[in-house]
Amino acid sequence: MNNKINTKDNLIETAAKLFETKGYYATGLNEILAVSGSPKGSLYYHFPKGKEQLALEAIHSEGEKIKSKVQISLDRIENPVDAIVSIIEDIATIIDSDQKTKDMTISLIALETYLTSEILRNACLEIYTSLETIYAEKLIKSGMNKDNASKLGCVVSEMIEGGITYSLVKKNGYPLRLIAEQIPKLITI
Amino acid sequence: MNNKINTKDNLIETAAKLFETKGYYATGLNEILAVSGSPKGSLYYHFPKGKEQLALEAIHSEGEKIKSKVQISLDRIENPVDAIVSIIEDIATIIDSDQKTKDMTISLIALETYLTSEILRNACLEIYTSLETIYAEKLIKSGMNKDNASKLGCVVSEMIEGGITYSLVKKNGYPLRLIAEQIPKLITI
DNA sequence: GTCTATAATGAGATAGAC
DNA sequence: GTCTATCTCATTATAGAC
Repeated sequence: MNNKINTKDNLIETAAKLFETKGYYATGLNEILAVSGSPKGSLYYHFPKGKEQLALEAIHSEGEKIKSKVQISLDRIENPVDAIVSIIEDIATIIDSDQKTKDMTISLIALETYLTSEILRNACLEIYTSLETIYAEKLIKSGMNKDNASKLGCVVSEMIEGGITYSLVKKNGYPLRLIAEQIPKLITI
Repeated sequence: MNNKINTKDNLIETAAKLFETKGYYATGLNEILAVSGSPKGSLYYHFPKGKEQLALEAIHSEGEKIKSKVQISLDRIENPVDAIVSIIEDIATIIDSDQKTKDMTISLIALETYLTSEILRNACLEIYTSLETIYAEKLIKSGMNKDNASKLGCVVSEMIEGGITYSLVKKNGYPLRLIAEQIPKLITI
């Protein structure tokens, strides 16, 4: 086995975590280097275009983690309402104990960069679109028509994103749980 | 009449606009000063504690604007579902044409500061709580019981916040309009 | 109260030895 | 590929004249 994580992936993982929690502009390259234990030269060797290039790969990595978490949860429970509610409950529970994000949202970096970097905006956009599709396909598999499913896939994603923001600011999962409570009213197959 | 806006209020207004659109960490004091046309000395005269103190007042000011916009819209239409839908449609229309925020959300600064400044987090928290209450009171006035109304007030606020994020990243109001479409399913009196 | 000049720090980025 | 030293610039913050 190969436990040694290479420098590049290590930088991407560290950056992803810091960008998700603290944000793009509040996180300095020096901080990323300090946490990851890499020297500055390595960063510019692997990411010649600097911070934005590192952020692009960090967003991709973060997106894959979020998408895969959602997909696994949806696959585990057959009923789509129960499955979505369980995803929301899981996030609420994590916020209750950790009071910060952990592979759950890209809202912060999305809002920070949608006006200043087309590259990063598009990376966030792709993640949002994928999440909608993942939810929509779960609904289609349960018999919902395609049009409704794609609309509700988007709405569910948006609600979760808003719920995470509220729960983080309030430092508890209650706002997310209120969202979960409403899901059955929206999804009727 | 007094058209002359004083230096302090001018700084607060300028800071509020920049913090809302670009964010707290991406906005420099020099930029605020350049846009507002004030010299640096005045800033530290009016806000001895610097950027955080200015941000606190900017968030308060922004919160008042957002709350008053919502309240006015809700007062204009008697039916609560129609009133809430109309608020969402208005925001969607603005994003369609401007592609950035304008007195509609504090999500960005909330997510940026919830971990780094208790003072600013509390200011954002107060705004979120007030918005929930405004929606809840509209629902109560229409005959909904207090418990349901306060829950739905929170959910509506969260949905709008998530919808704004999606619409900004996608550069169009469609995601918000999908939210609006679902409101009637949630609110039944 | 207003304004300018400047200090002090930290940022992103680069050069070049190894 | 790795690492260090350093450059340049922008940031927050301060000092002091008016």
